Amino acid sequence: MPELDDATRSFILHWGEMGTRWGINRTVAQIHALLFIAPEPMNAEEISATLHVSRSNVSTSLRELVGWRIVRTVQQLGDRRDYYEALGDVWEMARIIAEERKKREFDPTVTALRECIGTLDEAAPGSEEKRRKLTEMLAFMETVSDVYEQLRRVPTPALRKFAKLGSKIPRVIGGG
Amino acid sequence: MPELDDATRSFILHWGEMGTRWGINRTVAQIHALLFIAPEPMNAEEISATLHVSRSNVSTSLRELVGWRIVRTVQQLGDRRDYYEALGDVWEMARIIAEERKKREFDPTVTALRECIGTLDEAAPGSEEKRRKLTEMLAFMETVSDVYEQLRRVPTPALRKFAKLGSKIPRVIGGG
DNA sequence: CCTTTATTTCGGTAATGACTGAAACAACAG
DNA sequence: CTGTTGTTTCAGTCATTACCGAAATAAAGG
Repeated sequence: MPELDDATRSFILHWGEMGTRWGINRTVAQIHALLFIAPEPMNAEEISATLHVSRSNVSTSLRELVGWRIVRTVQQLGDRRDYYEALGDVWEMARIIAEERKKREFDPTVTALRECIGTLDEAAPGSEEKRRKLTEMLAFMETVSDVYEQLRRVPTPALRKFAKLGSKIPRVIGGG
Repeated sequence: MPELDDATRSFILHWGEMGTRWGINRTVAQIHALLFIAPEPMNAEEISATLHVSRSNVSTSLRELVGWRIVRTVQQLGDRRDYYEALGDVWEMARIIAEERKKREFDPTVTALRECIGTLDEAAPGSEEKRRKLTEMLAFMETVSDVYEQLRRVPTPALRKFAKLGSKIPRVIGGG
């Protein structure tokens, strides 16, 4: 797939852009988009040629995507090169991304926050107020963490159904 | 508040770090942390002195925070400088951040995706498969968008209650 | 082994984004 | 109007991050 049609190129470009805004390297996001849309698994060389990105950059980016578990390697019979394919199921993909981001970026902050509160100097003036604020923030983040943990247990089909409830959602949530 | 105690400094630093990982400028996040923890509203000069960041940088960052509606200006009697304070309610804060991020980063991608699908060349080989994949992605993002829209309507106290359900959450979600 | 083919690592470079200080601007007081 | 105080804009600099190509490494096959 050395040549891309307009729609595909546009998708890859936009996906890359969205990536950067969410703190994800542009090239990494573009490669993911390419693999997602590609009809067949691709090897590094093909990706490099298609996106006009250096071979080494592709290597690093693929390693990252594999680390995130949204891209995996597959083998082709009679070819010892690695081929890469993106997770096809978008729900599964979202699950994994949420999982990874939480683990890498959310949890460490919660830990840090807890530590901050621990080292608060009681003697300092206004420390009461500070403790209150930090504790509130921590409580919020822990709550979010808990809710996430529960949602994680719900299988995708059930989530789908829930999502389809539309305007009934507030009632389900609110009504217990 | 020219001098910061250890816990506060640590909080500000960590908050800034978390910001960068989520695609938010480090200084912007640090200023937000400072204002969040500060017992009183602060003016730009004070922020500049406390964080050792240039006056102009503070100005730009504050403008951004105000644009996100998680910081607002307040006036001090007999002082024509602007004072800034962060939203104190963490739930409200989360709401607003979600709202803004969706508007700025999620919605445009949905729009782009829709456009991509529109410009897909039917004649091209394998376009069927591409359309299927892009449409699936679009459907997913629209679903997420819809769910968000519904959750937005649920008042914070109800959300709090829901969050407290703990392990009952899967049943509430799943059981309709 | 040696050769071929694929991948990764790494030092240097380019591009991007953040930051600063100076200058322009705005608002007010006298 | 003029001086003072506060804010914003902007051009240039600095720091960070992404990226490349070359060299090193790894994994076969002959």
